[in-house]
Amino acid sequence: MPELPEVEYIARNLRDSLPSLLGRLIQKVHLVWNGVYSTGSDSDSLLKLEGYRFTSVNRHGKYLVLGMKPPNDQANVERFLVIHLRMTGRLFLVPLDQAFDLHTRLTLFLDNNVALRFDDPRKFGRVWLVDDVAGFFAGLGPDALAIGFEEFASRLAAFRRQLKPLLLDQSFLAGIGNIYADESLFRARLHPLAISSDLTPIEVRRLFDSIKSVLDEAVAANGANIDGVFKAGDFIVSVYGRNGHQCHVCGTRIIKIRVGQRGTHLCSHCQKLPEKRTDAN
DNA sequence: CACTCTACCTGTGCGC
DNA sequence: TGCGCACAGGTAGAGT
Repeated sequence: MPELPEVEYIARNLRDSLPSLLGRLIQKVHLVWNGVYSTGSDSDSLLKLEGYRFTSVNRHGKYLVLGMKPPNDQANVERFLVIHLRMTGRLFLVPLDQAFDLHTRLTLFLDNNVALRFDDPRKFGRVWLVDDVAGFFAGLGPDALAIGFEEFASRLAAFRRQLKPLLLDQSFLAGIGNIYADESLFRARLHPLAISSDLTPIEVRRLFDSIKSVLDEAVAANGANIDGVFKAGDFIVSVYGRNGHQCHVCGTRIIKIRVGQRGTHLCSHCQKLPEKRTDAN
């Protein structure tokens, strides 16, 4: 379940590890499953990318943004392959002889004897061909790693919404999924059903700091390690998927509830709903 | 505006 | 062993 830290790891891997995607020439595009390609991007066809060369690898929220330039590029125009892995997508470079697998949806044959493979058993992941990146991401909130405290606080106060669905809302903040929403709220000692505009300044600060530290640690660990279910990197979760186990802070059993149709894990002792302040004190 | 429901998918793991 | 089924969840879009 790639969220911001896992996607960041993939981006760094494609950019900084060997072999790197940077500089590679697209020699042939093999669209194995048509559904992976989202029309509605301002483009004609993925198949016309032959001859393009990869020039940049970036991430915005959970989206990977691969920059490319066409052959004989006199106008110095960069176009972008935007990829969302959703639940089960994987994106990685392989030797040419490993260009396909059972769940491969798209393969780009490159020079230097490598191929870029997009695998996705569940077929949720999507690829767009985009010219105007800023326009494409116009509806997306600020990246969760990039946002500063002042902007976070003012955006949070602008909504009267439950914290959990708000954190998952990519137009509010881009990059947080179900795992890191639960982990951030646990670290901030805030209940998933607490209302955003009701938080005290101290609680807002605690939520901001918790999101930042959870994501920073997860990025440093190359993603989450969820016992027996999901293994990307080495970040150990505190509550996600740990219902029935003891909270490592207070020993209370972690529970799982549903919030906005989502499995939500919390420690009911550490994360209390604020009491209604109807009377003095 | 805030929330809920449904659709999209298939591998996994449970109960019987 | 094998069958059926609920479940996992990011996002879009429709409905309340």
